[in-house]
Amino acid sequence: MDVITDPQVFDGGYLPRRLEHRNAELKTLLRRWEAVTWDDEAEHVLIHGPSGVGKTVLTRIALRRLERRATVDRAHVRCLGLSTAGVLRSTLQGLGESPDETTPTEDLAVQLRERVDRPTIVVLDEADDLPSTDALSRLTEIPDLSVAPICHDHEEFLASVSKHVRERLQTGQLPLNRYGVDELADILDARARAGLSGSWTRSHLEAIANESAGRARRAIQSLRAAAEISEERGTSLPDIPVDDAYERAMGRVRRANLKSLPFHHHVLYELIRDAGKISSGELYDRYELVADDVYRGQPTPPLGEKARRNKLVKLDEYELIDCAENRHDTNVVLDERVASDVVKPARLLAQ
DNA sequence: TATCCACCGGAATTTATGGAAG
DNA sequence: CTTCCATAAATTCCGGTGGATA
Repeated sequence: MDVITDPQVFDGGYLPRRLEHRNAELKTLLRRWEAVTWDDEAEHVLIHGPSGVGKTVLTRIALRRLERRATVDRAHVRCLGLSTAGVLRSTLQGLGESPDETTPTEDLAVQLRERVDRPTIVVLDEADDLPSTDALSRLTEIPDLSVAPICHDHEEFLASVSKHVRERLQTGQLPLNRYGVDELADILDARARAGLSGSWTRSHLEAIANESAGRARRAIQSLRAAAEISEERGTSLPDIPVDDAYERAMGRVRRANLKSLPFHHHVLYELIRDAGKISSGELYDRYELVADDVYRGQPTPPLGEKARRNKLVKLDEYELIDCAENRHDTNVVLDERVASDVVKPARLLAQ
């Protein structure tokens, strides 16, 4: 029998009907934004907190609420890896325009200014690197446009942003903290009711919650993994070890992360995975050794040393490796069971 | 504990790529 | 088709860093 009756409930984009244990935050956010429903400008908001505590969902639910009252012009932009032009372009796309790949930054800013003819909310998700671009300056100087950057470390964020932007953002901060075990268990209970059949117990949900370090995303993915394991083994859900579920959930995230990366990252990842742990110098040598073979027939040539270092940082961000901090440190694979399906490990080993 | 030096990471520069215009 | 001009990605350059070595 299917334990999972509605897989959508465990998708990243799933929006629960109601948001558990975030009432105060939701209220605050709605108050900052609600002016748009009577055609006034919304306030800027800086949303911050650890990953997986509901920052993105909060903005989505708040916007959904506002849209029930009035038509709202808004965009949700995933900023990770985007340049100034990239952010402006994505914002325009979110507002229904379609600027092409090579329109100059200046032109994009002008287009955006023309497009924003009434109060507009722009959520800037994954905004941690945004201060290194001047997208925030460009956006905040547009009349009627309110930004809502979402980041992890607000102090670091505000410190590296221009004075003009800082003045606008620091009064409107909205922190989200980790959930308590009880609160997480409530969240899991709601998901279980919506997406699972069969039985689960409060104590089982609490056990999963306890492993999740206060992060709802982890907890939810662990619950989903537990349900899958339960289907495969034919064991009832509460009998699935929490460790197994957590392992599987992490593995899935890592595999998805790796899959989303280009060829170069796969080559480096497989070299590190093959070694388990490896110094930067050794990694450099091995790459040189296999590069000609591995890249034969590839559209892109092997990378130089600096570019490789940048790829390692990305692999680190994606929780696939621990990247070396200095020249005596080592690069370590985090889960050697997570393999690339693009680069064959055997080809790397055959010198 | 002083010196060494391979490697890190930011900045400047070059190369690749793709629409737009002639 | 060629030229132009934009971004994005890669390379080059270089000062700083911190564990290793004596």
